[in-house]
Amino acid sequence: MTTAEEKTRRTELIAAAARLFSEKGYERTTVRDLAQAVGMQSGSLFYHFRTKEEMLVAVMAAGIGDITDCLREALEDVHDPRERLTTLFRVHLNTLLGEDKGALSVLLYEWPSLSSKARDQLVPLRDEYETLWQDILNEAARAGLVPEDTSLLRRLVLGGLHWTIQWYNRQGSLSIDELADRMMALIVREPAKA
Amino acid sequence: MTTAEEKTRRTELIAAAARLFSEKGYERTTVRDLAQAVGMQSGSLFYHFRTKEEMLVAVMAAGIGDITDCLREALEDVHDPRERLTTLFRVHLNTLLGEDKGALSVLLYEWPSLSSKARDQLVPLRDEYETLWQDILNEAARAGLVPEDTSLLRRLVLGGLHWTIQWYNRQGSLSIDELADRMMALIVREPAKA
DNA sequence: CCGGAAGTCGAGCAGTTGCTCGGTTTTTTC
DNA sequence: GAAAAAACCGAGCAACTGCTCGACTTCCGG
Repeated sequence: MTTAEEKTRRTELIAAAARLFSEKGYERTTVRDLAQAVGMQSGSLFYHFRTKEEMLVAVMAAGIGDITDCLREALEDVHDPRERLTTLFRVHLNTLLGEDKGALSVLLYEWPSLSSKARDQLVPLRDEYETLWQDILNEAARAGLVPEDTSLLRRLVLGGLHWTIQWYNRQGSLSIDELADRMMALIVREPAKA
Repeated sequence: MTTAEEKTRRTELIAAAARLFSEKGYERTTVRDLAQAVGMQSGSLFYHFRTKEEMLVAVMAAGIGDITDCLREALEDVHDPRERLTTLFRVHLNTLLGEDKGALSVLLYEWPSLSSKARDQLVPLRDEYETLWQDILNEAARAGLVPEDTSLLRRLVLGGLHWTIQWYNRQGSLSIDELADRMMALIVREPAKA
């Protein structure tokens, strides 16, 4: 009740907004589209959210929150640096390309649509997630798995993974996990497995 | 006269559109903004372009055309695989992050704003550029400089480079060429220099 | 069964959008 | 220097935008 998601209508709205925003883009999605997607009239939206931008922020916040939680959980019982790296790639790509459409792709594409106040609100969440990445890459570098320049490596890899939404096709023969593994192979150095 | 850029007003318009689109985004830039940027009335735009989308297409086409020409020229007298790779990274990043603002960033961000007809028009140009990349990566792989999985490597690296527009700051201490070299170092394998 | 809170309706407002069009100015051409 | 072509003006239209608001409905505790 306190933090849990009991606000069914609100979360339903956020899910619909995530889908529409990622399909058509934020600017090209009208409040009437949003309302229709959950079967209400456009005016009723503003009982749940004060502005359209507030919906965008909600979608983005939910997106980073989810992937951060999801990654933390997946990493819990994994301690080998190489396996942690694998988990990192897999969780990220599955969240980005998975079937629940993409709150994450909204985050990547619609960032410029945010007012600066809204941005300030989201930056800490994004940083938290990127810190997770940074830590795991640092471990991997200490183990000799990846180059030392981990800060730049993080940016290179995250960019490369984000870009997959532009070309990856789930109908194709390449599964998401396979893709993750092959991507990882491109940046991992040789040193013995165990 | 035939192919050269004598259409001064039209090219001026394209340059202004490139700047505005990359600063504010396509949807948030109005035809009145565009007109004001070159000192005319909004109606006069439609003497040069039939629709606003036609301007977007023109900006994008000019963007890919420029970088393709630029890269071809830069590669002309370079034959060592490693040096060709360096040129590739440097030209790409300089075009993307350089001072002439970014027709390229418009290409990356506003792709979803295009109608399918407009997309069809631009795809061949984009493919031409990516083929250049593919060829050079294949050479590099044959020389043992990069992994064999060059098709995926191309996508990883291009994504990583595109992402730089999100975080790179030209006022910072890192020059564009330095950045390019360090990015390249992250994916190049050891084998002797000469 | 009542009272009020939570949620929804839907007409409509004020502003903005891309684009049109008849007319005027500027430039080119012979 | 007149005719024709190219370029521009600017009022304005029709459609759409995010958002408001008073009235209505639904739900639930006392």
